[in-house]
Amino acid sequence: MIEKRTFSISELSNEFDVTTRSIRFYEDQGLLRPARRGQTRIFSTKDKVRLKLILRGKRMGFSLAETKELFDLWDETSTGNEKQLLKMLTILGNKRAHMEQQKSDIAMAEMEIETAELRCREALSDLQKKKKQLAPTNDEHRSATEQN
Amino acid sequence: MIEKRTFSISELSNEFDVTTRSIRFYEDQGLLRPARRGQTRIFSTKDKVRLKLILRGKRMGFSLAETKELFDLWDETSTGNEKQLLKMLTILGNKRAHMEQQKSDIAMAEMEIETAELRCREALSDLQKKKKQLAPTNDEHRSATEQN
DNA sequence: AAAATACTTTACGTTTACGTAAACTTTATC
DNA sequence: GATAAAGTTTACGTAAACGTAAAGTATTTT
Repeated sequence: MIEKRTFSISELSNEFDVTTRSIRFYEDQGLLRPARRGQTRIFSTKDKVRLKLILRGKRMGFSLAETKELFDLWDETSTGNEKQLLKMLTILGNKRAHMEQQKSDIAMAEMEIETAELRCREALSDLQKKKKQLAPTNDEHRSATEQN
Repeated sequence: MIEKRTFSISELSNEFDVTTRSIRFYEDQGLLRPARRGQTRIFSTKDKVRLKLILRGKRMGFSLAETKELFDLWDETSTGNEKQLLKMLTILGNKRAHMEQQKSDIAMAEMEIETAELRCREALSDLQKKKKQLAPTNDEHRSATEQN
């Protein structure tokens, strides 16, 4: 049960449901640095983690440039001086603020979705009532909990 | 204290920190339908709400097309038949799933930010220690809680 | 070794979401 | 009534994030 250490481009492509074109593009933009055997790319687990972070970043609305900035900064930071570290901390703080904004956006959107669903269900049950009034002998056997 | 009923394009531009170009573009794409006095656009509170929703959608990673789809569907739904209502409900369900994914993304990202911050602070305090060792007579008066 | 499969580079094309500039009209201000 | 300020349309430009096609190399399968 030893974890596999390296991956081909198509393995990652399948696992994360992203095209090989995209992966190569991410490398092109400096977000990934796979090793090579001859010309062929060989991805380490570190690359895999980075790819996962890239995709998560995208889902959260970060651009590739922003994600790269974070990657680069983190790489520098490991060997970094005080200034680098402080800069990293402020950037992390900004990201945190960004995420707080997103959380509140999501909370509001969820509330709106709930009220929208409620309105939909009400409208539906209104329609059902009308149906019964217009054709009371019809549909009498249909259960109230019936699914679509 | 009666709420203002209409807004100019620049008022909205200032309030939401978005260019007039963008607002006109949103109209062009069918996301806004301001009234006109002559040529001049006059935005109602309903338009204002829509603009707010557009921008929130953007922060949440929705494209303008997706947001428009939702708007259109909601407009149809108000006068809608059963099929429309059911379709709306499934779309709302999808959006909800999307947001769940985002929430988990955010939670994970927050955890990573926290560990990153911890690592930064540790690296910083390591640097401070080194400084003291190299120059123990120096900086002796600097407080531990000093800010950047 | 022939064929199929996977991978590579190069390069042009496409969509989204605006920016920017030009030239014009309408409205407010002095 | 001139002039500035705000608004308008039209239209071309651009950056990001890939898609797609061409044409070649490397590897595996038969």
